[in-house]
Amino acid sequence: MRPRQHMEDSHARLERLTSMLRRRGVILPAFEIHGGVAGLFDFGPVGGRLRRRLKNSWLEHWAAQGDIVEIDSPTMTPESVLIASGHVGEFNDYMSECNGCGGAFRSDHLVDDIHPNPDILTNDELDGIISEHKITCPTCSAVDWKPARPMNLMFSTRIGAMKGGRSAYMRPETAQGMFMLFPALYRHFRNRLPFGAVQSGKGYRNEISPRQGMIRLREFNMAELEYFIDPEVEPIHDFTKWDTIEFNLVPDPDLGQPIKMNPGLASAKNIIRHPTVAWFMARTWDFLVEVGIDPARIRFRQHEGTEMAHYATDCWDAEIHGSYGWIECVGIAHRGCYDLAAHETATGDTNLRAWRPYTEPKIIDKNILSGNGSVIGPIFKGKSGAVNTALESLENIPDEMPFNLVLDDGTTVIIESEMVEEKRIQNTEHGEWFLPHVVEPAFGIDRILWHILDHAFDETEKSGESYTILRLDPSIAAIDVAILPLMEKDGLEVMANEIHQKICGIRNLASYYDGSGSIGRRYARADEVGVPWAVTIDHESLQNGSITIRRRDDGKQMRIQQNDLIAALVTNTITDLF
RNA sequence: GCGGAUGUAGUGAAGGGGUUAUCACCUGAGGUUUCCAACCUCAUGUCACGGGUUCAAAUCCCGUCGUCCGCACCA
Repeated sequence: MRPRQHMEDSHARLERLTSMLRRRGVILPAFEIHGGVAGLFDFGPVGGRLRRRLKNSWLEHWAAQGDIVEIDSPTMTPESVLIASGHVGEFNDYMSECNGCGGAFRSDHLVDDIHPNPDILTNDELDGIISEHKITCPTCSAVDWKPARPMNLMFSTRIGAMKGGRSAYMRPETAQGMFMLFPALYRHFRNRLPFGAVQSGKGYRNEISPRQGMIRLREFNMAELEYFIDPEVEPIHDFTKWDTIEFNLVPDPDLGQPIKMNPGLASAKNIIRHPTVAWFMARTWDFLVEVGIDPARIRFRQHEGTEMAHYATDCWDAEIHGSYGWIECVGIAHRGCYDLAAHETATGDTNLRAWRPYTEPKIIDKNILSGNGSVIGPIFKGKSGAVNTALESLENIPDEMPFNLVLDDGTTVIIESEMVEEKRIQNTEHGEWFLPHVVEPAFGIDRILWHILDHAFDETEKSGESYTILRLDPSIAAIDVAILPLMEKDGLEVMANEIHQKICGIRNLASYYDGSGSIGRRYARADEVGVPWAVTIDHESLQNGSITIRRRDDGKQMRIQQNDLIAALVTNTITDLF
């Protein structure tokens, strides 16, 4: 007998895992009978519930913080929203194709060295620069380019069936929904920062070549949190809970070397530049470990300056190691006030701000020059309004008359003493409106789910045979308990079915009944999809109502009363029985 | 999007111009079995899709779609 597990490479393991996921109805390619579509997957009878449990765990994890609420907004988003957010520009890259080798490249990357800001160029301008400077192909060095073509990674559609409908896209992220709802959130939280909102739902990106299974999808499940803070208030976070836990931190190579450090210290040493970012990194770590990610295979990597998304001022990815190497599964970005400011500029709406009261009211007590309308009007005519505005905004009143006054449009006028009157005004300002900053943890649910499965997929041996156990955390396992009559006769199957029905009738619990095949085979089936508990009904059960419960992870069994089983399931205390 | 490989039951594979398309596991029924993939019998289910060549196509050709590997892209 050979120690096979040592010889197996990770690729073979990956194939066995995906085969199992298809065979057992966890994750399957979508629309397969119509030929399938790359980047789209179905969650099957086991996967559907698994994903929902994961999503619920995520929502509950953040709701527990107390200042975070859940919202839900449309996936279909008008174009103007995504122009304001920067997505239309960002997701609208031009591609140039080489006639020599057929390679395709981002047009703006080709002219990076020549133009300081190639992002803003049109396709004609890009083509002009490419031909003028005889740009060579990075692959084959040919100078023979097809015209630049736009490649939009968002799915476009129209809202409105008739002509004149409004351009729209399927959202590439859920975050914009939280920004749109900022005024409602602000009211809900009684005008007090900080607060947050979460949303979990579908996002869409028309990827060029979706590969790597669940890692890059065209329709995917995301879960995002926007946490709004006042940039002038020093955040207070208690990191003592994580004092003994060292995170794997990989800073921007320009800033430092990879280190292991607890989040409190990393924040204090300014390795993580904002305490609230550090706080969400720590809370993210908690979540990932809670749902069954191996803590040793989590690391946080800081985005490099060039890699940072267009809005982020500091960004750390939580990466998880699995069959595809290190994969970004969570992005925790300090976005500053980018989004709210962008929407304010685009719409002119002033409700995206928060009020910051001064500790002491500011009393404005000053002398100003007030224009004398009956003099200014006839002299400056159309310009009189601008003259008045300029006078009012003068910081210092000139000592001498006449003087030169510069207007907003740049022109200068001469002000004579009879045109103005000096006045003393008094104003009390109690605070100011400002754009909140936002820290955004964004989770790729599918990627996390993939790694949960990857880490839980345990190929062991049992009496010389290979044996698979999916060691899912009971809190997210799709099925809580398998109900197995020892044999399907003598009424054992009747009692088993009654227990099955009873458990399925309890909220948030799921059981399945399995009566076919030998008892060992049925244990194996349950182990393979990660059912944490199996209940067996035998002849003794018929006599005294007791059943045996078996623990997935070690096969250990206990005999308890049927009613105690159900009580323990409801209170989630089965583990205490062992 | 480019180049290469490839597509056969739920999974993994064999075959290949005329077959009732093969095998293992899986799944289901019956038997057996009082607890960890046992055994016996039987059964369900497959040539990605669309064209073409041919008397005849799962097999050859073309296209589409999918998958895998590189490149590129994305993050």
